Parts: sequence; C-alpha cells; structure tokens
Amino acid sequence: MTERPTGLREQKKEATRKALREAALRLAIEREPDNVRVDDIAQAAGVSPRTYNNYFPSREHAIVAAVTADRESRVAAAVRARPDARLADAVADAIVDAYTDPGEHGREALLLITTHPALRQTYAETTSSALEGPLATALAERVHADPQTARVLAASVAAAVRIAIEEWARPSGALVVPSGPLPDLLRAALAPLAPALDAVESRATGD
Amino acid sequence: MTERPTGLREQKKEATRKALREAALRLAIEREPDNVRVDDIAQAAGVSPRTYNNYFPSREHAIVAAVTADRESRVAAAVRARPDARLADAVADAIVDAYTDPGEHGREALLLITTHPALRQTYAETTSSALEGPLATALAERVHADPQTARVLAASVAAAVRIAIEEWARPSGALVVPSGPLPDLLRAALAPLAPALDAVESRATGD
DNA sequence: CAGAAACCTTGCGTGCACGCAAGTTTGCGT
DNA sequence: ACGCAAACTTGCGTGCACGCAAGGTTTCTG
Repeated sequence: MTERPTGLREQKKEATRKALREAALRLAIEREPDNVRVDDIAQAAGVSPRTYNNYFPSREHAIVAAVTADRESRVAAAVRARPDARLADAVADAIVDAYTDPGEHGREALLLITTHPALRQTYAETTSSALEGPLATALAERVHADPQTARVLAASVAAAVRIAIEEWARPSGALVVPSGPLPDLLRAALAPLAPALDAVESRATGD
Repeated sequence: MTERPTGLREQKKEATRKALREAALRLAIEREPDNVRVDDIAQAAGVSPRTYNNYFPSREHAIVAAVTADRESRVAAAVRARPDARLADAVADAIVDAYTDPGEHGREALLLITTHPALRQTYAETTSSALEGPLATALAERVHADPQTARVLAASVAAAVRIAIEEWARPSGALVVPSGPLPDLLRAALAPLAPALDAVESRATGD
C-alpha cells in the first residue's frame, strides 16, 4: 500500500522530495523565510529550479511539507482502526493524536510557520485539503452512507481543523486570550460536528 | 450599511470594479478564457494592468465576480430574516434561493465557468470562502453560542456548498449520473449537517 | 479657499508558476 | 544484452501577482 511500486526511480524521487523539503526548512530557519528564493532551495537540494515545481506547487509548500509529512493519511487510518468506538470520538482522538507533538524538528519549524503569515495560510490550507480526501474515504467505509454524505462530513471536519489551527496560530496581539493549547482547540472545534457524526452513524447502524 | 461611506471616490471605484468584471466576462465569452490576458481586460476597462490587481487578486476572480455579485451576503441576510424557522431550514432555503437561477447573463457565464477547470475551481473556492465569514456572523447572532462554534458551522455549510457546486459543475463524462439540478444537490449536501445545526439551536434555546 | 492629508493609479522591477520541447535516465520485454 | 518506451530533468519563454515609490485626484480642515 505504502510500498514503492517499482523500485529505484521511486527511491530517487522520494530522496529528491525529502532533500527539497529539508533544504527548504533548513534555509527558512537560518535566514528568514522571505530571504529564501526557490532557486536557493533547488540549488541546496541539487536540482534545477524548474524541477522544484515538479515536486511542490509553491514556494511555501516545501517548507510546510517538512512538518506535515503524512499526518493526514494517518488520521484516516486511525479512524478505520477503531470501528467500535463512537464515530465522533474516533475522529476527534485520531486528529488530536496526529496533531499533538509533531516531533523533534517540528517544534522550531512550527514556530516559524506560526510567525509567518504566508506559511500559516499554506499550513492550514494544505492540512485541511489533504485531510479531506482520505478522511472521506475512511468515513464512507465506516458508515454505510452515500459517498456524498461522507465527503461533506469529512470536509466539515477538515474545516474545523483548519479553524482550530488558524486560531492556534493566530498572532494573538496579547489582548485576546491565548486560546489554549492545540488539542483543546481541536476538540472544541470538532464538538459542534458531533451531532452530525452521531446521526450518520446511527442512521447507518439502524438502516 | 451597504451605502457609500463618502461619495464619488467610492463611485469611481465601484464603476471601475464593475467595468473590470464585465469586460472580463465579455472577453472570456467571445474568445476562450485562455485567450484573455489580464492586459486585455485592463485595456478594455480603461485602466492599467497594474490597477487590475488592485481590484482582483487573480485573473479568474474578475470573471467569477461578474456572476457571483453579492450572493454570499444575501445568504447571511436571509438567515437573519427568519429567526423563527428551524435553523437548518433557514440556512438551506437561503442558500438554495441565492444559488437558483443566477440571472440573465448568468446562464451563459455559468456554462463557461462549468466548462473551464480553472474557473470552476475559483468559482467554488470564492463562493465557499466568501460565504463563510458573513454566515458565521449571522449564525453567531442567531444562536447564542460562542463565535468559534458559529464559525465551525458556517465553515461546514460553506464546505457543503462547495462540494455541491463541484459536483454540479463536474465534467460528468456521461458515464456517471448527471447528479441532478443544483438545488437538489445543495439540499442533499446540506442534509448531513442538519443535526449539528439543530443541536446548537436547541442548546442555545434551552440555555 | 488654500494647504494638507488621504487615497488611487501607474510604471517598474522581481520572483514565481507552469506549458513546452528537447535531452537524459530508468525499466522492461524479448 | 540490447534497444525501445516511459518517466524524469532541465532550459526557455510567457503570463501573472505584487511591493515600491512617484505623481495625480479627491477629501478634509482650518
């Protein structure tokens, strides 16, 4: 499933992708993100600037990809892994797990993303859109509703996550409340959707 | 509220904006959208190319703005106008009303947007994001929940609308079902969210 | 009504995204 | 082992978004 289809060309591609996102993150940390040209990233990774855009659709994406990794598909897998739990709980737990303590280098990188407006937006955006697809598939399997319903619910969850992340990464001009740690924000944002998840779950079970 | 703050500078600005979006739509219809440069639109509207981007953030936005107009804020107003109806119904009706029969020139323009991938995406995207803010405000007034909850629900509704529009504007390679007219798609996409809207409504009422 | 302040337009320069058409590498069948 | 086809990289060219600063217009203020 997550194995390499053939072997060697795929390795090279993955190596290049990794080199690019790590170079992007490293450069963004040591200089300011604004002072990093895409040419620099490409050069640091040993490829042409044109190739950079074969891997990432924008300058910001490589940087956030260094943090994001494959969280989104792990969320989908975690939801699948608990078919007995209440759906709303399974979703909330999976998301909180995935977005809690993003790892070692993540700490400094997240500060960077939080600080920088363009990165903030790309982060929330890609997180949300990357989550929508896999989660929709997982939901469609889990409840036996039509794909459209699963897609709407997945998109709603993704939107809630995006809002939580935006809230969490807000500049917070010291006037408003710090609005708490990310896990709490995530659960609070997901709470309003619980009735909808419950409904589709019971409807599927009772059907 | 929707009045001009002072007068004359605002008139000129609105005139320019209107000239730009109408020029954009006209050119996009008579040539193909791909054959319309932003320079052409600017010239047709009698402003410099640089000024174009002071009004619209991308080439596609002017075209979809010609169709979109101010639908999104009308949705918010319509929700506010029916404080007695069930929230889920008020939202669904308001949205269906706003997105049904977009007007005269809309017919041809919508075909154009439907046909063209980049326009489709911009259309669904701006529609959704333009809806989220005003609707969140309206919801926050209507139910007396915290703003965060209102925002999540508004974003979910916006996501559902986006999905319905995407589905409706899908190329539909004649293999899948035509998936029906837009109002039906909208109601179907909004249906899964009704429990969440009911819940926040009763919680606010009972509170 | 004159001067100032706010605002808008515009040209210029830069960086970026991407289509296209070579040129090069990898994989596979025979 | 060989050669072809698919896939990847790269340079080039184009169009676009946008920061910046100069100049013009509208609005505000005394």
